[in-house]
Amino acid sequence: MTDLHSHLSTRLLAATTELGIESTAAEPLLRLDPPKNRDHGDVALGAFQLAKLAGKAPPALAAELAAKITPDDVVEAAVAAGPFVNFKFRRSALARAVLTAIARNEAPYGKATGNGDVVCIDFSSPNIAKPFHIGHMRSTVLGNALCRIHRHLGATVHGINHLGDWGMPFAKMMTAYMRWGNETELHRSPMRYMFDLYKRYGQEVKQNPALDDEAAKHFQALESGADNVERRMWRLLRDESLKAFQGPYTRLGVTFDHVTGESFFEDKMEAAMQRVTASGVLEDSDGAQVVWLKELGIKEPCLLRKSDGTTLYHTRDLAAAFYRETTFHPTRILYVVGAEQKLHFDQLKGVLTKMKEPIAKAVEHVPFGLVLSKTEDGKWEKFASRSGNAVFLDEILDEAVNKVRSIIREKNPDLPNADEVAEQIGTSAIVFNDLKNSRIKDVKFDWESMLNFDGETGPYVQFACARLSSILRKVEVPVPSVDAIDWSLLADAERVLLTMMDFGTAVQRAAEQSEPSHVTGHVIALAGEIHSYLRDHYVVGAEPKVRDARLVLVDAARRLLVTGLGLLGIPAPERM
RNA sequence: GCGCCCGUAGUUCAGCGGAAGAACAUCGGUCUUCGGAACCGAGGGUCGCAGGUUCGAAUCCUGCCGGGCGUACCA
Repeated sequence: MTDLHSHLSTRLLAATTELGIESTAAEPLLRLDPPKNRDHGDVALGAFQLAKLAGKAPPALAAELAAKITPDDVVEAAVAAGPFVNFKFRRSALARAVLTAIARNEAPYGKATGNGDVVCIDFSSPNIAKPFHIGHMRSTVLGNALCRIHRHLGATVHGINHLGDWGMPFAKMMTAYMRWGNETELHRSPMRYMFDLYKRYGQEVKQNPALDDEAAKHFQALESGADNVERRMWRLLRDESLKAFQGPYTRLGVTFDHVTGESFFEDKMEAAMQRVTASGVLEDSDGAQVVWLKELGIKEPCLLRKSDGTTLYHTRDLAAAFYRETTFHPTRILYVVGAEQKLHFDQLKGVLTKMKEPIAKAVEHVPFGLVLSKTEDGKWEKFASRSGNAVFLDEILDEAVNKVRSIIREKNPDLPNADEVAEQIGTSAIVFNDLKNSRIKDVKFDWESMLNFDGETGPYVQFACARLSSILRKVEVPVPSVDAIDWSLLADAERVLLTMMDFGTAVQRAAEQSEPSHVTGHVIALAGEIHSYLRDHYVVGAEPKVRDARLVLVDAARRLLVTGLGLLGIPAPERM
């Protein structure tokens, strides 16, 4: 909500009151939305519900409202179009309001101060007994963006990497290593070596299902808490995996506030189980301990302890929820985990609900779709790690970076720090592709469209930033103060300004819906508008007053694009 | 079987009660360009199908069809 909007809202409220509509009823109906087609106006009001309130036909009321909103120094025109009223702001007021706020880094363009929310974001959370591949990137990249978005809006954010360093997958890795492993080879290339072990286990267990029993025994021994060989193995393998993950995290610019894996809750699960028992919802079933959730519409019970006495994923997530509640007092706990685990989180929330734990309502699964790759015959299929053709994330990033490097050699051979920039652009292309569409959609991982840097891609937006930076360098005059600008000279920039005005809504919606793609979409739109504008409006060489006004616009566009990309965890090089 | 998700232009997607959109691909353009990694334009759509609710449905409800995911001792 900008000053422009609140000014218009105030006038509309006065107008509806004059038309005899009760103000408390009218106020929530005065929603100003961008019209479908911006040629209609800057913002529009649908008069449907107000008309019902007034007992009039929508087009009639729209006309009456339009007549009441006479022009002033902010509103230029109010025009009824059927049941809608379309409003147009004065161009100079529009430019002043938007560009001043951006230049002063005021919210929503700049970071807001404490909004009172405390948001825990559980993301990335790879299973460290498996290689870090392309599938892990979605949670990592989405969670990272959500952390940045919430921080921008003034929330206190706890980004948590809930590593899968406990449980059966880890026990299987341990079993494989104890049977066939070799410490020298492990240290040489931990991730690759562990992946080989993982594959070998998968093959051998087909011939020898008893391997799983062996793994279960090892897990039991590990969970006994004794300082035994399993404990030492666990420490070794965990440390090596952690080191190996640091590479991708660094390249993607991802950091965590807390790296507390499942093992962190080893000594907190008993207390959690006691709490469940005390609440009276725990039942025995075939030797296991479960919570039934049929009354909540969930048929499958939530298992909290296996018949062999060991714990499960759910047990640890429950302990983690209690721990986060007392440690952080979160208003929301977001679990950025694939859609295939929906049932798991429905159950987690269900158990907490059945226990009447207040934290239940903070628990929010943020599901996302799979990463698909194209097969030889043109169909889409899941990136599989078990079939042995896992593509390591590092290799994918390398391929993108190499491709970008050759493009730079071709288009900008004199770029001094070409390798560094290629790394930024290449990794961003992959990240951007992951954040472009609604998270629930599967990502179609298609080299051709991702490395084709035309259209709605990361490099397209980054290029817009670089182009704006270039102009600011070339003009050889500092960006003037917003106090000295003749805003009427920016009447021709209305499309850019109106797009800028949408930034706040995009970020807000991204946070509410846990949907970073709203920010991605906004940044694409703004890059497009500024590119169009620059075609016909020169900065360098324009007469001083015009140049100054355009400089403020160019500077604001650059800042807003850098901010938007920053919210997505994407860098914006000055040159590329 | 049951549950959940997805189905909009050739392709990838946005829109999710109020005025059908973008990108890619295709075709045609842009006084050598403050960075052409750009811009402008054209063609291309019974919004999976059928009912219902509504003054109004791509959007909400129901039932189908197609695809995907999940369905207690893995995570």
